[in-house]
Amino acid sequence: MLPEPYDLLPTTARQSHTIAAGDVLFRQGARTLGLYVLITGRVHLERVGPNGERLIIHRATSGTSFAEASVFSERYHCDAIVMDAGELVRIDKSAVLAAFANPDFARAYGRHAAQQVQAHRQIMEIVGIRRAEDRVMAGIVAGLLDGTVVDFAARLQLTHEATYRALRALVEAGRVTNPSRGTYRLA
Amino acid sequence: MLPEPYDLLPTTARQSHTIAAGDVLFRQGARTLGLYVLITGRVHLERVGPNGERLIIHRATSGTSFAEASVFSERYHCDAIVMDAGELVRIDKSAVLAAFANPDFARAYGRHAAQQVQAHRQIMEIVGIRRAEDRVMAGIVAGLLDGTVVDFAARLQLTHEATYRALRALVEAGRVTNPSRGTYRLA
DNA sequence: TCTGGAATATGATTTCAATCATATGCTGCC
DNA sequence: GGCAGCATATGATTGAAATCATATTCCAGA
Repeated sequence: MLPEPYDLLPTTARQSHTIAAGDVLFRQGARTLGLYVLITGRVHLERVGPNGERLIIHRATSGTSFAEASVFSERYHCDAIVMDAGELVRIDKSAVLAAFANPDFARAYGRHAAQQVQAHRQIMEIVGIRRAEDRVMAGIVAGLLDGTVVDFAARLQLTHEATYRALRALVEAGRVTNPSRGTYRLA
Repeated sequence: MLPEPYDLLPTTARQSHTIAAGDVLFRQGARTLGLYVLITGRVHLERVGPNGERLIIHRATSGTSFAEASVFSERYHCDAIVMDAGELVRIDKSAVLAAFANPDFARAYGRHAAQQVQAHRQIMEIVGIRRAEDRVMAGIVAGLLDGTVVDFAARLQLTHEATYRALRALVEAGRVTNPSRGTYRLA
């Protein structure tokens, strides 16, 4: 099943594809076909700077959509390159644009987008905290430590070593508990 | 004039307010009235953690909206506190929800939100670059250096000192030009 | 069951950005 | 016109996170 709000679209709007490492889904400047939902695998969005610098715009992960803005644009403005094999669903630009005439879809889309924006803002605030210990604490308070510590560290833009050390310091300070290997909770 | 897409809403949906430092616009748990567009001034959104930690969720700046997700929620889930006096416009939750029945508004909202998400993802990628010089270069390539260097540094989550030093190093490396005091461009 | 890979965890060292300090240019305003 | 405040700019020092290294545990899969 597709994640919200794309589950509300007719099945005719979607096309499943398997992807292999190195595949190029689209190139900067190509006509837009639509957005993508990554089921499994990894995809990088990259932009090439005026002087040839490669700049990673986004790393798409399982269960998330990417290139949403392409629905509102004539041309892709970055490259999409498959890093790890997997599968994805392409969702037609025209189907999405048409679906905005359906208030249920429109509201679901709006809700989803608003929540995403909020989550991004919060992570950006947290990432702005300089001290690793404070940053990790804020990340825990924000509920970002749900999966592995390695994933958590990546979301905080810290190395996992720094994150483990901060977690230990927080445990020693009594602010966090470590009920079992790899699990941490607010004290 | 309000920023997109709220300019499409009927004027009856908006209420202008002047705000003073220290004012509380809403509290965590209060019934949601709607979202806000900050015209001038500064507003912080803060959440209080389970153990009383204050965590800044977002710093709203002039010309931007905040609490968009409240439109889809019964209760505010953070506090909104005015840091610097100014003025803002409150936009009724019910008016926004109703406006999603208008495909033009829905699409404008979708486009705006998708672009914001994209911009956030890009900034997060850039902020994840460790070396100050690489980060600053990426920021320039991404077109983030439009205002002052101080603002640019804040967006990159770097101190302005580190940013100035990186800019100088980039100029010395011939990757960036410094046509006049305070202005930098790609070489 | 063995094996390989990833997550967990922590120690030692290095590096580089933060911090502290200082100076100048520019702008608005009283 | 002078002063306050901010942006620009750079030097010196410090501190903390990155990096490098290593060990153990856990899990999936051959």
